[in-house]
Amino acid sequence: MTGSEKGPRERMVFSAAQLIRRDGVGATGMRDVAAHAGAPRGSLQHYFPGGKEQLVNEAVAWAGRYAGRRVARFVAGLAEPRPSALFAAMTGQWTEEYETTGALTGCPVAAATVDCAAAAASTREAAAAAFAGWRGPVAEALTGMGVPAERAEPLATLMISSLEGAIIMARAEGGVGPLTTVARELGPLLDAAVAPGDGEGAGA
Amino acid sequence: MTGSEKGPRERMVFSAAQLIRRDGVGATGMRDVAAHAGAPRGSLQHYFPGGKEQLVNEAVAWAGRYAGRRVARFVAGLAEPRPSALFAAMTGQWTEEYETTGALTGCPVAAATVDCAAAAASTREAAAAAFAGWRGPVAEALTGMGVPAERAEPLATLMISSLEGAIIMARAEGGVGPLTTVARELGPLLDAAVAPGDGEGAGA
DNA sequence: CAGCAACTATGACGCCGGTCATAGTAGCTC
DNA sequence: GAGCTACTATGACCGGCGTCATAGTTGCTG
Repeated sequence: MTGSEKGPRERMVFSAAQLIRRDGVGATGMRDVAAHAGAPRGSLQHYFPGGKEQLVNEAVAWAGRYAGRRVARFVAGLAEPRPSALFAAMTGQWTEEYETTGALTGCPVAAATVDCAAAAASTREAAAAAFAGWRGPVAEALTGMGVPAERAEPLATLMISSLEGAIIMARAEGGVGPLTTVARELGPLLDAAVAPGDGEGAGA
Repeated sequence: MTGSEKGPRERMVFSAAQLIRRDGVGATGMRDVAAHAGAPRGSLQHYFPGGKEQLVNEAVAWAGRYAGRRVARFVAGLAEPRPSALFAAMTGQWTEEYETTGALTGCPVAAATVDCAAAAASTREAAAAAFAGWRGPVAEALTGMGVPAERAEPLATLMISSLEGAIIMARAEGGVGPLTTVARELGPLLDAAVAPGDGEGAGA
């Protein structure tokens, strides 16, 4: 979560993602990003000659990669590799953040999509790539748990959609209710998609 | 969809919702709203002395009421009153918009949440109220279709979460794929929640 | 040390945002 | 027609934004 010992460029991308997911793209200023990253303001134009759009796009890409890696780590750490457990871990990431920090921030990819999809084509594509780079590992994990290949991608889409929507509702309500609800309601359906007698599927 | 014959105040609220759901709150200017509504700029401070925050909050509230009424109309128009059919109608609203206009815009409530939840408490509460006013009719419809009362609200939350998330993914991808996927994958689960032999439930 | 590249530092510019101030115009009542 | 209220009309203000220009600093290479 920290990433405070990387280079200034990476820190700025990271900070941009943090601020965007909290305040949205429009309300996140370049100066804010530099200040949050503890980076010199002059470095912005040096590392991101493409301006804010480039910075936002890289923040989105970073978030996509992070989410994908996170899924892989979740899968590796599950006691019982069932789809519902993976989904619970995914939603749990946000409920834990709320319990730890007391605040609920959103997903930078969702924020960038909401704020830029209609105006900036490059950001829209970055968001699409980020979602793809997130959906891929989820689908892969599902097949590894015994979900038939043709259902893995659709179910991964359903999982991410439900999670994103629940995050938004939870932020609006100021509580994690929607996150836990979605995890509870969707879990059984996900587990039911595992091919019979295939609780331990073929690995990756 | 038009609402062009109402008073200027209502037109401005409507226009605000339209612009917010396309560009987000930050990128939507007050002058833009007045222009889009064909309303005089001077009316803004007259009808919305609370400034932009008030206008945004009313747009969110309007969207919530609209969604709730829409659900009621969907239910009334369904050939077979199954939960999956209601959900298909809800997602279909967005796919149809895409096929008609060629563009995919988002949900104003989601946009307001993403952009304002951390900064403006009143907007966060307006969004929560809007979601509640949307979830209520959905849950009501589910019970009317035979879903046990204790499962109606959770399933309504799941439906709206999935829809909101799918809208975002669809906007990012530039296609309705996620919307149709979510409708197809979630439908069976929803129908399975109908109490056995209770396809035609007690009405509202 | 010269020279060059990478990076940092800062001030200025132009633009656009929300808001305020101040008139101006209906349209109605008396 | 006076007077009041509701609404409209504009221009100005101030602040913040992203961006640019320009100069200063490292720090390595030769």
